[in-house]
Amino acid sequence: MSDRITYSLNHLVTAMNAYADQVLAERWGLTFSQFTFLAVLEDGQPLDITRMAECLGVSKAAVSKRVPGLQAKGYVQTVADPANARRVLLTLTDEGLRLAHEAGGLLDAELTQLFEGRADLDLDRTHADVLLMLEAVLSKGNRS
Amino acid sequence: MSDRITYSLNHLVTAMNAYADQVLAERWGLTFSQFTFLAVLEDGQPLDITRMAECLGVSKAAVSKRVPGLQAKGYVQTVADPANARRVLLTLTDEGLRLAHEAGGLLDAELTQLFEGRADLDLDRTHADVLLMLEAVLSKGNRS
DNA sequence: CTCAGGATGTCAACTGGTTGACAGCCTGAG
DNA sequence: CTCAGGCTGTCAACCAGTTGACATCCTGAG
Repeated sequence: MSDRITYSLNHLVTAMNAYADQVLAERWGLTFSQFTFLAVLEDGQPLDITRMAECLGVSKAAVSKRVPGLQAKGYVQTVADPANARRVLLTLTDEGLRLAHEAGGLLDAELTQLFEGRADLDLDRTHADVLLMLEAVLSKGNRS
Repeated sequence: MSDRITYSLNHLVTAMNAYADQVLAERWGLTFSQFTFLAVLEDGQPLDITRMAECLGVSKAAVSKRVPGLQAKGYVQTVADPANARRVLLTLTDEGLRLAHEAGGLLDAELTQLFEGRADLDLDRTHADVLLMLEAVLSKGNRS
């Protein structure tokens, strides 16, 4: 197997997402993407469908289709925007907020625990590198 | 937006894959996942459906469904395994091999060009970090 | 006032994945 | 020899995205 950094990165995020998925599933019956939905909402509340889609990196239609499910689970509410009858504003219920907060905390804890005791790993440095790479890719992609 | 390293990583691979996708599309009308299929085959030829699925990190059914398309495009061939009538062996056609090689080269070139002149970025170091993280996640995930 | 055009959310059709069931082939314990 | 059980690939049904078309609402130039 070739060891392009592209592949390593893909493997890493796949593994991390799978791990998060597993933690969330066995403790709250939650999907990672469901959690992400709640977490994004937690620090952007309220968000309309369009901005939610941008934050999740997904189409508006996808968000639109997921809302009823999250609503049924009691995590998310929709409220009308008095200034625009077409706009749908999403907010967390108390339950959703509690869940997002709790699950977020657990995931953070799991993450730090995952890498602690690894003297050879400097997470902050790596994070900085990742951000630099991201910046490079985005700037290149946009200008062509 | 919270800046968990998880999110940064997800953004980075999304952006890199999108970039690769764009390069491949405009030059060969190829999808990134199609290219990956060919690239995996290139350095593992021949592979049966099951092993291909493992290499791609995807189900056997998914591979099974993609083969006819790649065959129709003339990139992939199926040959029978004389030792097992059920097994389907995948190989690249000459065209497929040429394409995998050429596209792989271009992508590598694009990648290095993308990050060259960035004195603040040490790709090898970052790659090593990524591999270490991957190892940590996998070992944790497996033993629980 | 008004209406052309931009936002906004939803729908239908499609795509590419997943799972579970299954049929065909192969192997080894007996 | 033989047959129970493990591989192997495929199928049907489903799931969560995407795109493009659309109806509705809002806004601003005239």
